[in-house]
Amino acid sequence: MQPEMDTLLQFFKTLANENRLKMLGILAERECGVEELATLLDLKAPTVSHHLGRLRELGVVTMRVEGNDHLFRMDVDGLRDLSRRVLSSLKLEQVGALADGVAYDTWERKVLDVFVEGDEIKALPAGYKKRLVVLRWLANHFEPGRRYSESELDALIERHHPDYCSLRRELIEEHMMARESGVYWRLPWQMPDLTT
Amino acid sequence: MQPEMDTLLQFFKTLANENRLKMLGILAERECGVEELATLLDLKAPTVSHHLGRLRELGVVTMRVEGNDHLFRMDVDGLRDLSRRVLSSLKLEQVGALADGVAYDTWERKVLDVFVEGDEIKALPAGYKKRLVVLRWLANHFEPGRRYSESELDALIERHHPDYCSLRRELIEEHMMARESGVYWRLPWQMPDLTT
DNA sequence: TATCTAATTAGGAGTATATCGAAATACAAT
DNA sequence: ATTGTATTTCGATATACTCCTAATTAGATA
Repeated sequence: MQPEMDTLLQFFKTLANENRLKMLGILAERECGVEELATLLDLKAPTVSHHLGRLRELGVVTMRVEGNDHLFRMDVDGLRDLSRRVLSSLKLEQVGALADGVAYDTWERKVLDVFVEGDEIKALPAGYKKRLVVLRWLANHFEPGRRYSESELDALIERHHPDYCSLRRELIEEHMMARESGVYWRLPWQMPDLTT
Repeated sequence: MQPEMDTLLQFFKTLANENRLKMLGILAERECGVEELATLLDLKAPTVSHHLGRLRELGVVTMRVEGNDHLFRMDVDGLRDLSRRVLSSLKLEQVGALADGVAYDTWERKVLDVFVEGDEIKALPAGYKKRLVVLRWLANHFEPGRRYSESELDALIERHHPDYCSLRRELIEEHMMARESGVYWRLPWQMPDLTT
């Protein structure tokens, strides 16, 4: 989990509460003590104190002491900086980073575990998504750049599964391989080799 | 409660969850089915389905149907629009609007209820904040623009509380009134009249 | 020192949310 | 039609959160 995830979660969790949002709105306009906020929001002091603690922890509210009163107000700089950081994490180029800790290959491994045994395709998945995984695994057995005749291709496919005819067609349909005047070749592919 | 509050709350609540954030990150990079997401996040399908429902409701994820699979991906436009709307609500000029439903006068009324009876100040609050409220109430008895001699001022203050000396000094200190060469006048003030 | 005021902390009750297993639904393929 | 696959809905449980009352702490005043 990248460090931004913690910040993001704290930000959203803290602001995901109506009373805390109202507090922030109030403290943007005037400096308040706990008792005053409690009156304005129709809450008890301990509740307000708790919410203020969270807002302060997040860094969007500051406190100063005046006699017995603890006076709170919005932290303009803190809120601005946080907003910027959060917004940039939600930008299109950045939002993918939220999945940084995710092991993308577990899904494909799982599918291959079920439908492939060694070099052999035990069964062709019915669902589209899973079928794609197996097709990619199959396509990975052909070298990019090399050219195959149809009979050569069929023979190679048949080593993995008897229905070379359907598989050849689907490899073409999914643009994992291409054909021109009876000659086949593999199209470039971004997927790493995950042979079981 | 202004309409923005609902949107804001829905936005923060929906994004205040680690698994939903990860989903958004994954769906920003690839189109996924429920089962695939469940594998990647180590959750069960019903849980993922529930989370996807909330993300879709918020408008940051879209779905298309391919055979039996429901394929989800991030809604680029939806996320961008929402982010903008939320961020602008957190801008300094806007954030005060979060407190639109708040009745700001309840606090001062409450203080005055306790410390003022009719025209008379029953007791001077010890705390700073409450003392300010009573001082403002007192200052409100003097017309802006009119000039008072010290003896005149003292007499008027004494009608509300015997300790005209302290009160006169504090009115000056808090810049509710001003003095020059023995003449006093009230400084402009933004507070409405809340005489009990 | 004793007392008063304001805030915080501790502990508990009620509510909402996350997650799961089981059952129901939608859709394809045989 | 029946079977199989992917998803969704339903119901239950466990966890997290909000809010309260009661007790404690910190600071100011008499």
